Amino acid sequence: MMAHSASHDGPGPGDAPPGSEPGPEATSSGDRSAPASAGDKRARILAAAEEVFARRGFYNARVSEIARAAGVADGTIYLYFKSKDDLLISLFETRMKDVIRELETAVPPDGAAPLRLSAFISAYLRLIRDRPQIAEVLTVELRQSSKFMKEYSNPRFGEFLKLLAGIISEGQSRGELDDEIPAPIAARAIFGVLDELALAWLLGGHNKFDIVRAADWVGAMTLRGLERRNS
Amino acid sequence: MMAHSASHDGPGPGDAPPGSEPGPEATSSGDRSAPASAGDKRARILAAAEEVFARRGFYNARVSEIARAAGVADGTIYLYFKSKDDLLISLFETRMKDVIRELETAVPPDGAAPLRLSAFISAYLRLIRDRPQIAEVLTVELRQSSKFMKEYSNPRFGEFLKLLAGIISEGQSRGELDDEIPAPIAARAIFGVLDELALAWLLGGHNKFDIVRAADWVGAMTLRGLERRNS
Amino acid sequence: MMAHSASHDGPGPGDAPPGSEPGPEATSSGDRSAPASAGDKRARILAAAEEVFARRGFYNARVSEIARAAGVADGTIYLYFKSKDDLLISLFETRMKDVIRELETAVPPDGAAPLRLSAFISAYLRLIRDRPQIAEVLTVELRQSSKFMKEYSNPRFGEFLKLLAGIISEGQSRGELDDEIPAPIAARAIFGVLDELALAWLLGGHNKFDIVRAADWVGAMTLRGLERRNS
Amino acid sequence: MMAHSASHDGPGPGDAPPGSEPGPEATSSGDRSAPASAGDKRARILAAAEEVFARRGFYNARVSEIARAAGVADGTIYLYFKSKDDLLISLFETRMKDVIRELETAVPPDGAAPLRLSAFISAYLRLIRDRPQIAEVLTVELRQSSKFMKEYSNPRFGEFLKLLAGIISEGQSRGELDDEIPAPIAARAIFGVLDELALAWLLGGHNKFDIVRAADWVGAMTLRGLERRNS
DNA sequence: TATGAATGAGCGTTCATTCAT
DNA sequence: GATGAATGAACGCTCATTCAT
Repeated sequence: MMAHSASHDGPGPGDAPPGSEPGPEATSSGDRSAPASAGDKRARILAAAEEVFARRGFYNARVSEIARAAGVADGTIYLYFKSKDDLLISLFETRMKDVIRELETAVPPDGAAPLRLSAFISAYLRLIRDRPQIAEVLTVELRQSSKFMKEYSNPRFGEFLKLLAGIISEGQSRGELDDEIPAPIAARAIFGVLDELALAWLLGGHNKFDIVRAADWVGAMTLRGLERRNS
Repeated sequence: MMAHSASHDGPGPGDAPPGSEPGPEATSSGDRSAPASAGDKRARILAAAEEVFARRGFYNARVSEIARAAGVADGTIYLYFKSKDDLLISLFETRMKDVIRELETAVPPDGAAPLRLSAFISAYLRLIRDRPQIAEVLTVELRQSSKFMKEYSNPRFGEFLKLLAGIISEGQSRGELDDEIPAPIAARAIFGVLDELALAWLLGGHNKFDIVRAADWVGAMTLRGLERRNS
Repeated sequence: MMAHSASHDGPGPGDAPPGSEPGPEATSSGDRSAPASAGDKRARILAAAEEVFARRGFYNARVSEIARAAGVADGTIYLYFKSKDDLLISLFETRMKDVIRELETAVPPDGAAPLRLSAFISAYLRLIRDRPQIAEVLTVELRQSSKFMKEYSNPRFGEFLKLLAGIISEGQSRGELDDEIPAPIAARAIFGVLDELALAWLLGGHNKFDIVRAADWVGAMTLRGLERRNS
Repeated sequence: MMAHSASHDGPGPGDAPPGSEPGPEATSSGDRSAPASAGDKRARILAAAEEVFARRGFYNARVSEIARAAGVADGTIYLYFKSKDDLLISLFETRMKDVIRELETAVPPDGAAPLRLSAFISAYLRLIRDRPQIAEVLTVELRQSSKFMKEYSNPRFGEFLKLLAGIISEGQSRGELDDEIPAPIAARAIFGVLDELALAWLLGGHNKFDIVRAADWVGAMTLRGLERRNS
């Protein structure tokens, strides 16, 4: 069902796209449907896929819909991606990379663990707020696809967890955090909190609550939950 | 796409099933294909759907596969459920009811909030361990379906959250728990932790870690995270 | 490209068609488009495929066209055949069986080899005349498909050749036929003659020449070509 | 489907090719991808088409595959040929011309008919052995295309048959050959023998039997089949 | 009730052909 | 001329759903 030897990052048609990759498609959500300045086709398709997957879900998304949203012909998608599945996987890869990069930037490299955790949590939820479509893809589709991707195993998500677990285990070894709970479990738990909040916020139409204030609450809660007991 | 006026709980053909819900269908996959004492059809179909959805995912599950697993003809499913979507929704409803019932039983009705929370967490993760297929459905498919069910809004899941939020807000008003964080947010956060652990455990093939020990860790972490600071 | 584990002869839907196989579809070309007396679905599809393949060629034939010609829905074809390829292969099998049966009947089992060869040739070309669509399939599509069927190897055609080679080698060992030429080569050569004549006749619109008179000519020519020299 | 007003022999871009057909392109598959002295483009494309059609069959051959094999861009093919169909037709024309030329050379212009027929048969089968790819095209694809080319009617193949029929009817009028069988039918029959042997040899991987020895057998058989009975 | 053969709309994907460069 | 990225019509096949029995 799933293409396992997908291209994922191959830059384009025949691996030789007409222009150079224009760097991270950071601005990709708001795609100017205008003259299609060319070369950014792959990025435009990814942006369109993000939008359509977010709006309709992977299985209900039509490839032709993505093509229309990207302003390209149906067939063009297959110049850049092996299949619809590959498109999803590639989207994960790209967006996860962005997220990880952003988080690495936002987290002070050598502060105290509680501070760094706080920063991580705030940055993550801010990111969700600012790029809700990324959020949809990461939150809903990632999980969906975890199922049919058991083999694929999603290295990028592993990286993400490692980043978080690294902060925690470092804090533990420095005595800043309680070390009874294994760091990977704690990381997963924290991700669960963030992911669930993101989902609730997304499904609530972005206005049931302020996701950035929520960051403070769950940041505090999490820190207390992990901090060393001074006994 | 989605039937919104689904039957969900209508007990079956002619709305006159010959018995009450026969309790959790246990692990009814290995169903005697012989006489099938009749009347349990609806339950058997739900059990089969649970198994198949869990194994293949909602979208990759074939109605005919569910029919085979249930030992009925394809058409029979449509005597008990309006559509494949309705089957999924009905499955949620049933299983969520079971889960809620089980949790209500497991949580002491009038203990202290921390104790009750602990019990809740342990009971939930134990349930996951004992009925992993429920877990898959709740964990993966629930989220998947959240998408196409925006209107459906899932009352049973609301109940579940309310149960959890109730424990928390009670604890807050009794001064046992910190009351800065809104109880519904806290409930959601806790559910996130549990859900993520469940997912990790399921995808890890049930043996990457001991989910019941994890209950202790995250139970402790959560309690500390929420408990009142003795100012 | 080609389904190698095709059903080929499996009688129908789920290998359990509603009625019993109505024997050889001998009458199948002229299909009454009327109420579709049921049970003969598989035969009707084969007949339709024969007609459409003959008229358009395998690659230009549309599955939907065959379905229309058979008076069934597109999907129905896939209840009886794995794929379009399988449909072609199954058609070969069926028709080849018919042809072989007919030839076995027409050739006197214990006459002299020249007599039997004559009978074979006449019977074959008469068959072509009477069922030109079989002829098209055997003549044009068989060869076409020989290419993508290298592995499939077409056992039924092998049988056909063996029947012919058997007559020849028997004649050779009885001293009725010249035994310098290996019987399998001679069989192939004779088949080539018949096949080419069939093709010419088919492409000529059935009226460029009388294919049954041609049988006499090539029969005589072939016999002389093979008969023992009385030296 | 088929371009009937195809170019077929138009020498190439701008109808001003820098040289006459450079003779048989030999085994030009291994083409130097470097400067490609230009002008032989058309021939190189034909050679590539021959190779690819032979290997994959007309319908399974991809234009892009032919382009790659010819060392040109996909679009370039359309500078020399109107369509994929035209490419096939043009290929026939070219190769058939070669074959006819070669046979005319090999057959002594004024020997006795039996001798000339022998020479024809030997030369044809030798040609098959030496240029199997021509053989594939003539043998498999010619027939395939007979179907979609009913109108095209293939003048070059007519010439081929006429060459053969001419030898026969001359022999008949000179009393060297039996004149009961019409010469065109006899010609077709002989072609059938040759074609079938060629096919068997090709599909047998070129080593099931020695096609040149077979020429002796079927040559003898054919001659006897046609020679005058000394009343 | 129950069946399961039949349906047919719908979709992912391919590939001959075009055309801006 | 030559290129090859882009196009988009076309098609095989799937599968939720129906309905005659």
